[in-house]
Amino acid sequence: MKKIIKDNFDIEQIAESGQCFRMSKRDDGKYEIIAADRYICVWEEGGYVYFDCLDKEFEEYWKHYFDLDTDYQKYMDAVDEKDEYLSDAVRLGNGIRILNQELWEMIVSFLISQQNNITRIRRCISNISEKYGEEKIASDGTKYYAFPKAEALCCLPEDALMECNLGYRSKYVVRCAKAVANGCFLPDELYDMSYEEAKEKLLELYGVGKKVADCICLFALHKIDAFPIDTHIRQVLEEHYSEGFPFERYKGFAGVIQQYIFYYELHKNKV
DNA sequence: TGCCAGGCTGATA
DNA sequence: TATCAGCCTGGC
Repeated sequence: MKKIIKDNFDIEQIAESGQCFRMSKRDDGKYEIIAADRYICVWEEGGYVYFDCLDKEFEEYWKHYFDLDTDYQKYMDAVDEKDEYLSDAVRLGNGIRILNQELWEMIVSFLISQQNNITRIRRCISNISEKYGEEKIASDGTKYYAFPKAEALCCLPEDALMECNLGYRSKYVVRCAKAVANGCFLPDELYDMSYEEAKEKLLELYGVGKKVADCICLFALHKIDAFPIDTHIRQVLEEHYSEGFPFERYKGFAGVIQQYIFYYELHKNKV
């Protein structure tokens, strides 16, 4: 069990920021997270955050996954005080972090996310994991399914994943799995590239457009310069920044700012 | 019942 | 280069 002081970290905000589709709240208020082939339970109590894993696993994997070595206060402090909209957004989402998620899993997840809603995205991912992923048992006895590797999907007919409710996105996932499994596309090379290079490379994948590429850059490659523009963000830019969003001010971490905005748009009316 | 959602592809002009 | 229809499906 690992216990840390809750400092600019809010597991509920992270879960609801929409960057991870395999993070769910249990009836007891604790959060279960499945990442690639790993499972962890996380909860908050009395100003502390608890991670149900051994210290070694925490240091080697989860600390990086939750980006706990990064000081997010500096990003929040950089927000223009005169920008009321962004100041409110940061105030509401001050526990958000940009996760370091597994690359292949993010490629597939954001292929599925297009023209889709969160409930259905979660179900699609759960379906393909149960059908094509490896069954695992966590240390506390919880059964879960690892995310299927590209090799498990590459030989399927292009419409096979329609059974898992992917709809027309089925062929996108199968073709990408083929490209990865046969070595035509080497995901690991993306880590050493700049944001622009990685995005360009990702656009070569069938079914990956600008928005999906930006999401993969941000949530898997941790290129925090990436600023995914979806319909929500586009509306915000049109409504609050008609004369242009100050990208120059937030150069180098615009993606973090994008997450504050995205979370704010989904939750500002709930508080 | 019909619209639309966290887009993308491919055809057409 | 820009525009637009079509695509799966389920919640509202």
